[in-house]
Amino acid sequence: MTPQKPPATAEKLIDIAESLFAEKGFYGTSIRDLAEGIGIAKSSLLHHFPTKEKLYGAVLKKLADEMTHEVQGIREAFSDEKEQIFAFVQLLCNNSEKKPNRENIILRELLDNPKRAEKAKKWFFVDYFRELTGMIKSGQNQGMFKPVNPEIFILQLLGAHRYLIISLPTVKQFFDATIYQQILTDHRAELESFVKERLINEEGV
Amino acid sequence: MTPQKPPATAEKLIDIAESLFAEKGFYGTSIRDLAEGIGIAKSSLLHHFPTKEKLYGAVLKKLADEMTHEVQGIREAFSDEKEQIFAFVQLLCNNSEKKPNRENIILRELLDNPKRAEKAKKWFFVDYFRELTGMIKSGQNQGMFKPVNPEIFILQLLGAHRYLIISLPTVKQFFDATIYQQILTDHRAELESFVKERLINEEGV
DNA sequence: TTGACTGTCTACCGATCGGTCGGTAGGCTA
DNA sequence: TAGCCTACCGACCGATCGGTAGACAGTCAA
Repeated sequence: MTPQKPPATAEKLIDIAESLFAEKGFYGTSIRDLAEGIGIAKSSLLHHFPTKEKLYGAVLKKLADEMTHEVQGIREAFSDEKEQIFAFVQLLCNNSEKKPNRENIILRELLDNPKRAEKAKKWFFVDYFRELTGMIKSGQNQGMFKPVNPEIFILQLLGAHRYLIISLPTVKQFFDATIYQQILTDHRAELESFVKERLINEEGV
Repeated sequence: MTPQKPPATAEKLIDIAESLFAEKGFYGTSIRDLAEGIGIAKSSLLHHFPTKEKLYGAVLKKLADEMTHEVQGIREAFSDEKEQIFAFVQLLCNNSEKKPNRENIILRELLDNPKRAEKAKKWFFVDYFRELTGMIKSGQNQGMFKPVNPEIFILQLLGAHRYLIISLPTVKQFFDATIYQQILTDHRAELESFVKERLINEEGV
């Protein structure tokens, strides 16, 4: 059913599109740039993806599927919701170092989505979002988590992380003598403290 | 020194540019749209701002000046840093309801700045950022605040807020029966709790 | 009255945009 | 061999991009 050997060109297009859309946004990226980026003609790109929007959608879908799958993996790997949420914080931080494009595209999509959504487009990250809020609700049902609003908590957690990540290239020059890696380490510790104090129920022995 | 009566057209241009750049981004907004938006010819726009970048810069500058001034106002109005930081949280939340364009432009600028900055452009929000981290450091010197990294704390606080705000138009349809205003209220309370638990030192009587 | 200046206009420019078109080379199947 | 399909290409399209040139009207000071 799934094609065993997709001719690689389409995959290469999705990869280059991910990085260029992340860097310059949808309108700031031309299909000429994308085609040249992997050394094919523009019309060849349009053979694989009939419109620029379709290619953009493919990038989002791949990204959303990966992220949803990662969260599902965490939820299956740990039965304890406390372990799940801390594992998710680790995942967030690790991914930002390994795949810095992601946060940019997600932010850009959130900014552009409202007007795109008018054209009856679906939101690719709905499963990802539901998976995360589901994790919170489940922990609350177990009595492990405080009764915060799950959606708000997740958005604040994601925001605290992603905003810092996309700000770093601009802001880091103003960090007093703090080295880059130290910022990421401290940030990770701060996120954990945030989860511990705002979400985890003290077991009170 | 400051022009007593700028002919209003330039101001109208900055206003329409603020909302269109917020909505569609720099590349997604054409100077034709901007000119038509206030009913003048495109070349008339270029009379006031010789390039699109200059107009964009004027928007950023106005925004950054306003925001810096607001924070300075808070710091002068309260001598107690604890009152300052909670007043700032209120300011953040109030402004997002009154001036929703702001958060969009700031986010877009952070995303686009890294490649723009290569062209030796300055960052408009540096004073705003320094004012906020200065507030944290001052509170720490008074012993009122915990010894968190001020830059990281500010970025996480701003991120938790701004990310939620820009996500709302997309995400709100997935809030179970929660009404819009309630989300904003809960969000505000959550931000306050975050500040209280992660920043404020327990005075221990 | 004249001349400089300001704000606005129409007309136009070259470059680039997303997308279409006709066609070709090569592999697979009948 | 014939027919078909996939991947790719260069040439081209109308539309739009940011920006320029020049004309014209109103204002104000010399």
